[in-house]
Amino acid sequence: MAAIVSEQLLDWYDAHARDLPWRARPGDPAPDPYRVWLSEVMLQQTTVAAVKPYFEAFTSRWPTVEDLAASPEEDVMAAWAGLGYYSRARNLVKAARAVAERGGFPETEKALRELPGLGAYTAAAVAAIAFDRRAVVVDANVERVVSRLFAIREPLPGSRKAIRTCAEEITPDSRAGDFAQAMMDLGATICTSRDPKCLLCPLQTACRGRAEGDPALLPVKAPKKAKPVRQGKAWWIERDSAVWLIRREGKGMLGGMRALPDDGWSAGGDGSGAPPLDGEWQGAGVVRHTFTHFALELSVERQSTREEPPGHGEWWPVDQLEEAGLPTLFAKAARLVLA
DNA sequence: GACCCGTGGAC
DNA sequence: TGTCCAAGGGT
Repeated sequence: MAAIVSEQLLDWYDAHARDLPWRARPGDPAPDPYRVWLSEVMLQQTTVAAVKPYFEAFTSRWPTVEDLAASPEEDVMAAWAGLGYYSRARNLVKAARAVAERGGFPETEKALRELPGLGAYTAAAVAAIAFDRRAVVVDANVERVVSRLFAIREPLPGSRKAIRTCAEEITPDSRAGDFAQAMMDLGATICTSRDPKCLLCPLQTACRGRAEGDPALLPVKAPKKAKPVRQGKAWWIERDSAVWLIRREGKGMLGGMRALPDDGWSAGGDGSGAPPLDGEWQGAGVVRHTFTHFALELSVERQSTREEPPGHGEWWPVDQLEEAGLPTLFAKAARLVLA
């Protein structure tokens, strides 16, 4: 059964592979590990459509991992703005510098796993796709496809071990990279979360979930928790057509990103923090923004001044705010003020 | 294992 | 409109 599955899937992939910017075309030399790695990191929890323009921008600006390694971190952070999960950008720079230092990407799953930002999935994916190593690549697509193919009814995340065992079983010894990408293409276009296209599926005759009648109900997932709503304040301080931006510290929420000064809402603040300047503040409105595990109502207040706010920051020309690389929350706040 | 960490699109 | 979700990793 395992050999049949991988064979049918690879045949399907040869005919129906998606044409994606980070994939080698037929006739291309071996895939570029830099582009494979960069795309895999960008694609973590992020849709193909969202990644495409960022991938083009990054590879144009930094064509090699050495170029990226030589770039100031804040430039990379600004280029990542809007893509989310900013620890990826922080780790991207660290990993690029480690790779440049050692003279190239490691080629084994185990060694790749040592690089910051490469977990079990990404290390396996890069090993398989860039270096043609046999590796068991398990992402959300594979979890869905395998759950249905083997009719695994135990809910996630408890079923992960069983899923991995089954994925291991059907991973071929050769073309592991194509197999991994085939599983992802199948999951993205045929074995979709909602309304799977079973009639078009190359694995329909092997699929136990389909045989048992309810593939769309798999995988079963644990119920989600409700998101609390937090309140916060942010301050727009303007002087000579420039706005005061700070850079958020550490590894926490939006860490490393440029931002408006705020009252500490991300640390659990309740919106009662003191403003960074005295004087008359003018309400500019409220931004609503939903993060992974809470929603935020951010009140934006503005003031024009001739003073210098305390602490570290920079005056950023308002007509060049696009280049500051504000994360979406603060880009929304800026839009509100400038509307 | 649980929780933290963004965002925009589909329905 | 709210909900779900997408090529996860770090702690």
